[in-house]
Amino acid sequence: LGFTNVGQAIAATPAKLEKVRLLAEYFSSIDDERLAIATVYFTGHAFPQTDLRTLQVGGSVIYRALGGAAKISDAEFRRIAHSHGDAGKTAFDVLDGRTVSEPFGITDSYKFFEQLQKLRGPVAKKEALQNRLAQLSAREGQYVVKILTGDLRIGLREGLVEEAIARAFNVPLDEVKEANMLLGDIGRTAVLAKNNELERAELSLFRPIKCMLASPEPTAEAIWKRFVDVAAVADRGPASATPATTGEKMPVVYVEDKFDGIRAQLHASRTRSEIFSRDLKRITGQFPEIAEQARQFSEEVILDGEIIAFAEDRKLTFFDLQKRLGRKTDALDLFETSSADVPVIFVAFDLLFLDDRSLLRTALRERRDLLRGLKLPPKFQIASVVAAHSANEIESEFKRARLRLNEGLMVKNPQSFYSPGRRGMFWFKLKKELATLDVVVVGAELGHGKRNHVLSDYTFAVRDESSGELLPIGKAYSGLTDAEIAELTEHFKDNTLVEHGRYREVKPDIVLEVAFNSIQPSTRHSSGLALRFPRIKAIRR
DNA sequence: TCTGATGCGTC
DNA sequence: GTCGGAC
DNA sequence: GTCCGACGACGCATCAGA
Repeated sequence: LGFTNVGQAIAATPAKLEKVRLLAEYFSSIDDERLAIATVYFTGHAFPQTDLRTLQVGGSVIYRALGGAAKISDAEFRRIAHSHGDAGKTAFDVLDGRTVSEPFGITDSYKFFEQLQKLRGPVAKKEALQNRLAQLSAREGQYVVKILTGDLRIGLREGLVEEAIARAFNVPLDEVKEANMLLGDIGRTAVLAKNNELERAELSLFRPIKCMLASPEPTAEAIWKRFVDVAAVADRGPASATPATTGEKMPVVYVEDKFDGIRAQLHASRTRSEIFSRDLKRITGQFPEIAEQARQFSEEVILDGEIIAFAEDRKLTFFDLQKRLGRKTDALDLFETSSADVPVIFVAFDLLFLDDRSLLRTALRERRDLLRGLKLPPKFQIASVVAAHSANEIESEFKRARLRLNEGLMVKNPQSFYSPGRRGMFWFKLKKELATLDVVVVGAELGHGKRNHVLSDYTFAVRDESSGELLPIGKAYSGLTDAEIAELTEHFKDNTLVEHGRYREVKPDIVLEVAFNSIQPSTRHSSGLALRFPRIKAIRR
């Protein structure tokens, strides 16, 4: 009961500080076991981040279970669901007054999620969920659904949960963030904070940490300006997060190609190796040949890098690499069929751990030197790095990176430490759109959550020159302001051809300029093509 | 036995 | 991945 | 500056039902 009440109170206020205060109050009122569960729930997950278990319960199973639990007709259910396109709200409306509520604590809920995870097949999962929902209050059912979908929609996620932990147990926020980065488990972090043991979280081999992220910038000039500004601040006083730059008049930046693969963190000793993905999932089994060779390192290492598709000195595309993602077949099978497989290599660009020594608080310049000193097994490469001294040099490196068929550039401060999980001002990425395309909107759909009552999701098409037909090529809303969405909503309501539930075909008279990074074959759109990373640049009038 | 729908995780 | 909005 | 939410594309695994 406590959990849902706190959730409702948090949802009711837009003020972040107030949300944090409410959450902190709740955290300090519960025991360790409940604390570990509740903190994870408030990040929108049933299980901790490093946990490999998945529930396999999505919208379809949830909606069928809700309908069954409330014993209402399909038509009535559809009417409620269509009225707000938000699974949590739908759950509340559907269950309200139609269930027999029995006591259900937060530890019961965790046991329930564990049972749900163990069941095989959507039919069994739907049955179990339906039976459970029938015994909950509508509010409890709503929060079970919110956690199952991963969408709390209370304006709070991991960042504010960290703040609440710091506040509840009167420990520095930085220490909480750091412990969470090292553990990848907000629940354990909270318990350590409560018991004043945050220092027990430390970097160690085979425990993945969050990776450092880069902030996007549109131009080389914008990136250069960032570094000039940082250097100016560092000259004036003692630097806080980075070592001082005294004696360097001209800022120097490190520039690397940005590879189009998947981010990977490799942990290796001579007896064991593991590969983790960007969100800390173990993906060793998907790249057994990399993992096997990693045991040839003569030191214990944690490498940060990118796994890319690569054959015969020729870089393949992300599209090729995707064929190897998401596989579950065991290592043996993969070797047997490897002739048909997409070959990959590990491109290392950072070194985080070397023979028992954490390098997180070592400057990038030195980490790079140590990385260069490693003897690499085959299928491993080191991303080459060059120093740049101006926006122009960054720009010309960008052009060279594109000639090498890479996505763009990473630009890094050589003095910076490695800050896990941060998208700070030390790493920047430079990518540019491939081109823009003028497309015409042929369909519009109601959004979710706060975009519930606006037509925020547009299907757009291009004209087939030979047949004259309009063929869909993608969807997008990203790039429009709320005001523009409101305006287009009005227009499309007045120009609807046919309604199909939340989706409607509209008169093809709005032309959008859509930017994208690449174009690829597709079976999802009848044009046979799709855009990668589509976003709306402008409304043509 | 095959196929389409669904869920998940990568960008 | 992208982007806009709120604090 | 940072966080959050609302969205795009793909391929693979799994399972229900044709």
